[in-house]
Amino acid sequence: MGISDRKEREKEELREKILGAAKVLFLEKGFEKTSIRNIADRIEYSPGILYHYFRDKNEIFHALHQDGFQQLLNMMQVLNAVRDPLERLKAMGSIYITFAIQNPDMYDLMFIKEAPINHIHDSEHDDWKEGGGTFNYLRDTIQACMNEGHFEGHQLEPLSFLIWSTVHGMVSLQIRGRCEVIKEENKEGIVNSGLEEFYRILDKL
Amino acid sequence: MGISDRKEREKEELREKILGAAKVLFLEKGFEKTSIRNIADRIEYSPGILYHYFRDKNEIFHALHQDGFQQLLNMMQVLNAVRDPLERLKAMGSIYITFAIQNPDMYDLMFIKEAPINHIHDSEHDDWKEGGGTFNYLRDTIQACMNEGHFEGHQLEPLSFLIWSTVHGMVSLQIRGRCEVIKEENKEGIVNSGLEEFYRILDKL
DNA sequence: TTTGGAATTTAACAGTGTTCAATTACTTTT
DNA sequence: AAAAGTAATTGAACACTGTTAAATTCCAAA
Repeated sequence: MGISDRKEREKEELREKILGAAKVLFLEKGFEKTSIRNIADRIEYSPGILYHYFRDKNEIFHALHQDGFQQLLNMMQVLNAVRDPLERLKAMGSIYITFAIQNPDMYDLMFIKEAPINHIHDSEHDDWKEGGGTFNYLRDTIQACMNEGHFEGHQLEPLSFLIWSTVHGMVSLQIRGRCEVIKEENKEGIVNSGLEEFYRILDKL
Repeated sequence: MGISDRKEREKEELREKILGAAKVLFLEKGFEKTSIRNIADRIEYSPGILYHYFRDKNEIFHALHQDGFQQLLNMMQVLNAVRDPLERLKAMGSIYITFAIQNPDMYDLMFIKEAPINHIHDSEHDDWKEGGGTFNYLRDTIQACMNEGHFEGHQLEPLSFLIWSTVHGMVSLQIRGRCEVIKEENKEGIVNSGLEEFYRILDKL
């Protein structure tokens, strides 16, 4: 059945072309300005075709946000080399923030925009496995810290959430333009200054 | 000049009617689904009229986000009664989070959505005075804490940003549906559990 | 060569923000 | 009171948006 194999391959190829075009346009012009017609234009197909490969715009951007998580996961591979749990936790924060600052639109899609989450709720199995996997990694690292005597008197789950929130808070305020209120020469550097303060705090716990 | 006075009053009244209708629709159906035509319908005027009172949709929602800051400021009035700076800081966090959880759409508009910030950048004097005022209050409170010996070894501005980021991070993850990853019976309660962990940390600093 | 089915397109629907010429309403002047 | 002038308001149009569904094209199988 070589023919149907090729057909399936071609179908997959077109799916990838759609996603590729969507990604380029998204990184170039943002979510709102990346329209179905724009994407279709770029791959020289008619707009209607996209709906034979994706349920709706949300599904396209959910697929794209998966790319982002893959990218983030790749960056986090270096953490395997960091033995000390607290050092690993700090390195995780640095990588997380570096990713966010270097890929603000992708971070926005992954952790701020409603599109991918809306798609998850529209589909049958409604758990956010991409975010779940990343959070599990953070939780495990914090657990390892606790096993070594850090964070005494704290609860694993709420503390993990708090630590995630801290780094997410900084980058999302930055990405969504709320850092103008900061008095300082280095307005762009405020996230890194904040992270340093955070490290100082972690050392005290 | 009684007539032009009345005219001006009427103009102001229509402006308020527009804002009122916009607010009702926004809290009812959200930002995207609140259209210029919807607002015009509700006050029984034609859509075009809105553009004689506001430059664009962003300006309408910037005005609305000002309402939100007024509301938040009102809630923060009780802080004047809290003498101890660290207690005041904690109470501030509680109020901030209570406001966000009770008014998620308004919080979203104030601290996450791009509309009000975009309008600020479009207008000539481009500083976010609403956010600035609130942040100043936070900074002053943290300064007062430091004057009493807390937070030794920390820098005022980055630490203030970090603390803001922590509470913002928690509520924005909650509002934007990223808390599904939390393992726990009380998924809604995670923000409060996180806040408790945060208080525990503040006490150690 | 005809048939069957999948892939793709075309056209339409119902909406969006925004602009601007035309019209209405109303105050001021004659 | 009638005419003029000005401000307020409308209506229509423009260029888009996501989405659906019927019509059409394409191509392998019979």
